[in-house]
Amino acid sequence: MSALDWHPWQPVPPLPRPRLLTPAVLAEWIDGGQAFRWQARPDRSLEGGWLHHHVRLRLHPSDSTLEFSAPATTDLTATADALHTYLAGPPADEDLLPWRSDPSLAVALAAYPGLRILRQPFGETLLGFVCSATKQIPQIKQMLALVASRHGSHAAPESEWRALPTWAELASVSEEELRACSLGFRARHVAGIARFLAANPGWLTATEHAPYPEAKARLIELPGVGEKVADCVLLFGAARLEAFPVDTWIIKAMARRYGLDGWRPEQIAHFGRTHFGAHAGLAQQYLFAHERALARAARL
DNA sequence: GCACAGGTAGATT
DNA sequence: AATCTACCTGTG
Repeated sequence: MSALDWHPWQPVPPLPRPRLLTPAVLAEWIDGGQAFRWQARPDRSLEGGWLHHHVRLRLHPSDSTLEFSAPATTDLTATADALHTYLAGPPADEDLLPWRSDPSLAVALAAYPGLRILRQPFGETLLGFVCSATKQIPQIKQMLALVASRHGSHAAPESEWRALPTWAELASVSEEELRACSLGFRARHVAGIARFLAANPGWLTATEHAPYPEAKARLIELPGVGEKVADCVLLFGAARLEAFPVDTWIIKAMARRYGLDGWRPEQIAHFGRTHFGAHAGLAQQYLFAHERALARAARL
């Protein structure tokens, strides 16, 4: 058996609120800016992973159900289990969003029907979004690919997949080496966080499980982590649907759709949490995806 | 050449 | 408390 062999396509274990996805929704969900370790393949499948898990995802050619595969040497049962956690995400529900009374939200929901929030590993999500500051998604992916290839460990001896380094592993990577991975000024932040976490065992896990306001306040103590990054980490890496990350796209979307011109990010975040409610993070992801799609369409 | 990119932090007003 | 600026690097 070659190390390049993959298992036959398998159905992904049933997810909550099943829907038929389109390729565009699948791509936006998996590779639209929540996670940075996925790559589109020529056959329209997506290849990527998290921690030591390396998988491919596709929609079944005829019935559009979600399928996965993994390298032939991996245990499919364990992978399916981890994949289910990763994809099922928090119990987000569009019907808890005010789309009936909010035409702008309704349009965004209709643009990517079935878009979900991932449940990524907390530590990896923190690393990814600390690296995301003022970078475009392809560049963030490139930075993290370099960090993984140079400083991450193999999933298995024969595997091509390199996990991102854990924070414990990053503690022994110099800022210089991180700069060599094109992190720029983010290298200082990553190195600083790694040092802090090495000196404070248990801090990250306690933060992951703290109530949202406390978890966010703790994350913001870290160098390179402000409101936006903290909310991304809590939304995509800790299933906190009340987190409402406000980035440049959301600032644009809220100005255009809700008349919030000139509002400061924190005011927009407050508006988002009160207007969209307990699942505001889900609304954010739809608005983000829709606003970017409109910008792409305008460039063509 | 230069503005801008899923921001943050420290200085200045 | 609001606004300004430096911070790396790749892309258009």
